[in-house]
Amino acid sequence: MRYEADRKQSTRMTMVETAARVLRRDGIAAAGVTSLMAEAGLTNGAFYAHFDSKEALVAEAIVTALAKTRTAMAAKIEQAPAGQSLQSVISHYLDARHVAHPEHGCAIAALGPELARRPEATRLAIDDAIERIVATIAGAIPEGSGDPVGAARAVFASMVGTMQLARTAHPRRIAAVLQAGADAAMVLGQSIGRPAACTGGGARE
Amino acid sequence: MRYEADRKQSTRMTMVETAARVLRRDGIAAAGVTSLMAEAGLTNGAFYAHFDSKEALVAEAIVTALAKTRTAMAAKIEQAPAGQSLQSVISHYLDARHVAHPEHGCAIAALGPELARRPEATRLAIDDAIERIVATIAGAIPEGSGDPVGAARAVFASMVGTMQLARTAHPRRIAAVLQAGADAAMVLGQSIGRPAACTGGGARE
Amino acid sequence: MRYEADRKQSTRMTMVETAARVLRRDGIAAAGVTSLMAEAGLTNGAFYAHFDSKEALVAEAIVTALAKTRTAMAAKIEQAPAGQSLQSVISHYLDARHVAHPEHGCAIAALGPELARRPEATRLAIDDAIERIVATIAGAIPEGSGDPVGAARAVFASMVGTMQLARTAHPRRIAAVLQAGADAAMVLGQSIGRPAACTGGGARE
Amino acid sequence: MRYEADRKQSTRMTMVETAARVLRRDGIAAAGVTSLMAEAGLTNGAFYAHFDSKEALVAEAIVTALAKTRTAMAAKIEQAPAGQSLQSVISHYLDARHVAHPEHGCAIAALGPELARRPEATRLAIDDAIERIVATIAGAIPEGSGDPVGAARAVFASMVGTMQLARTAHPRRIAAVLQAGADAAMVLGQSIGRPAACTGGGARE
DNA sequence: ACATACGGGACGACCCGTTTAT
DNA sequence: ATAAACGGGTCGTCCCGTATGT
Repeated sequence: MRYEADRKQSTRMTMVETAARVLRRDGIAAAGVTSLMAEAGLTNGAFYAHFDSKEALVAEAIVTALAKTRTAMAAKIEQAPAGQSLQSVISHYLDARHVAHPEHGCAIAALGPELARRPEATRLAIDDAIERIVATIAGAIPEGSGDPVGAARAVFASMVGTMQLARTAHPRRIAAVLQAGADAAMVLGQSIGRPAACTGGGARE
Repeated sequence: MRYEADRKQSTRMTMVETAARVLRRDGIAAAGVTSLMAEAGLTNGAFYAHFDSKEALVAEAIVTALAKTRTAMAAKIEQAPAGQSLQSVISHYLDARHVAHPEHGCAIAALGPELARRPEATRLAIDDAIERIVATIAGAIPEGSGDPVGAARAVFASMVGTMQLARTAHPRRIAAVLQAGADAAMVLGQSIGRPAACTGGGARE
Repeated sequence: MRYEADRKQSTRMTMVETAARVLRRDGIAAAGVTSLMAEAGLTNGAFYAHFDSKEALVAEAIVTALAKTRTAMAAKIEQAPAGQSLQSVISHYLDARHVAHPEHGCAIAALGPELARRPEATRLAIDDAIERIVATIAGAIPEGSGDPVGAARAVFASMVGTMQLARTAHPRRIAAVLQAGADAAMVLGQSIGRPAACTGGGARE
Repeated sequence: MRYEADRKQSTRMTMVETAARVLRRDGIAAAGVTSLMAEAGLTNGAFYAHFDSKEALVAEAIVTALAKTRTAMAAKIEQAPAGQSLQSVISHYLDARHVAHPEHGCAIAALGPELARRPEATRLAIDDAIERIVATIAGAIPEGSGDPVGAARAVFASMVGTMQLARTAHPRRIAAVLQAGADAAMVLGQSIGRPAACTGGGARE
């Protein structure tokens, strides 16, 4: 009986990882419990031994996906040559392959507003994961910025929006959209919060 | 023609406008034909006299919503004091009231990835509407930019992402997210495509 | 106002004839009021100016179709060379072209049991029309039969069943089914009610 | 397999048998999935665990019903006194009780043309079942017939038509219709394919 | 304990027969 | 006679329990 002390844990993890993939690919509403389980190699009925509801799995899967996205970003930053952390993060996030394969990319870009309509508990967990991502990106913001977190937030928002526009765009425009988005993210990472040298007075007052 | 000249046209318009609102508020999957019709003061039975399918209404409603968003932007630009067009567009788009009320804001920000999962016909129509929005924003990009359309695209993507993050964010962080997003959009509008004065060499090569 | 005294009558007739065709082709349940009207070149709403319900049209259309079938049979009998009336009726009824086109054939063969499930009023009207067909066929039964009506009934039943089996049969068996049915109908027309010469004793006693 | 060996199989069989009954009674179009399930003591939600579609159940139910009809015929033949097989089959098929209760009788007589309008897959399966019935009836055709299968086909067609006419006929005529049909079927069984002794030359040439 | 097999309702889009306003 | 709308019905699917073993 103990011989598989963590069999349940393992099954649960499989479910979460499968869900993280399927949810990003199909959307939350379109991903049924049955198909989620089938894709995990299990059957319908086993679901509720692991989660109280579909919502519970959704929350955990998304948080997990975001954590993995964050980890990948951190790795990119660490591995990047000096001064190229930001660029490395951006070009990885906006990789053209992610456009056609949301299941391997950022859950915010893949699910966006569907997340905002989730119950509060789910939203709070997601919000937390997002903040971690922002903090990680902040680590890639060049020195000299007065507000690296604000800059990171701007970079992230810009990338999320870019990815979504790329996915909606006509195929022949995808590359241009990604390019413009990458340029934009770089600019944001370098300019926001800067003690205002040349951004001039224009911005806002 | 026995009814008042264009009663059907009028009902149809009501349906489209109601749908534009309900879809942005609840999401596409969650908005059933019955609830869409009820909210328009009709019953489900009348639906298929006006549209071939739910998808047909969805496409038209979203395109309409985007067109209205574009019109509002154009108006802001026209009414803004000289040199403040961009700021005006941005601060209107990222209005704090839009965070809690997606039904009055941009359909891309409200539906995002759900749009990318629609059938091709719908996607093409949406893509077209987006391009018009981008072109309109381009009209607010300050002179001197070598690539006003690219800058506009960047501004739009940034605003879309910002709005979504604001909607997912914890209430107490909403204002900050919006602020950072507005700053970012301004920077993008002023820097992208610029002949590169002070953005320095960093960007990408 | 009188100038089109029978415009309404004419429209009504169009509806009945169209229905007679469409009902046999698609079945009663599958033929919607809307499609019936459309195929008659009219719109939905005009229906209830002519008939109280779909059932009323169904009854009239089927009776009309059966009357026309009867008329055609009578014509065949009249035109047939002496002694070949029966054969003429049978080979016309079991024409191979009717197999693929129930809309031009006998309504009993085309609708069969659906008719038996109609409300009593409809059934009575149909029953009456059938009796007339049987009486007409009886006129083609060779002299010498003690019970020409019984023989006619048997011939008709046999043809109805044959046509249905032909329509369900695999294409390559259709011809054989029709042939066997025609032979059978001829035999019945010549033997039933006969004072029992060679039918022998087997039958029933 | 955790449930009693074949609980699902048993449920499925119940569904098929219930459907075989309800479909013959109400017609295919009128028998909804919900009512089919309710009559089997289940709810609609369980349906699609057993069948891919209503059509799949329809096909199986009809084939099953026809197989049972065939079995009953074979039993009648076997139990009949020598030389009375055919009469036994006929009088069982045309039993007056079947007129009011199509759910216990032949599916062809009960559904007829509705079957011809089914998708090809269904039709092929039905066609096969019909051929088996014909082959069984052929076993009851008296020796001496040159074409027992043709005779059997004719007998079957005649009975199908007779039963339908009986069901449509006015109550007071039902007995006569059945009687005429039974006589006819006997004649067919004894005459068709016969080397033509007394059927004379009339038939067809 | 852990997974399976099986079933339950409610709701999804879509369509139908019918009625009302014009 | 039309145009437009109405409810209720269709099949199919979803999320979720529960009975049943291993």
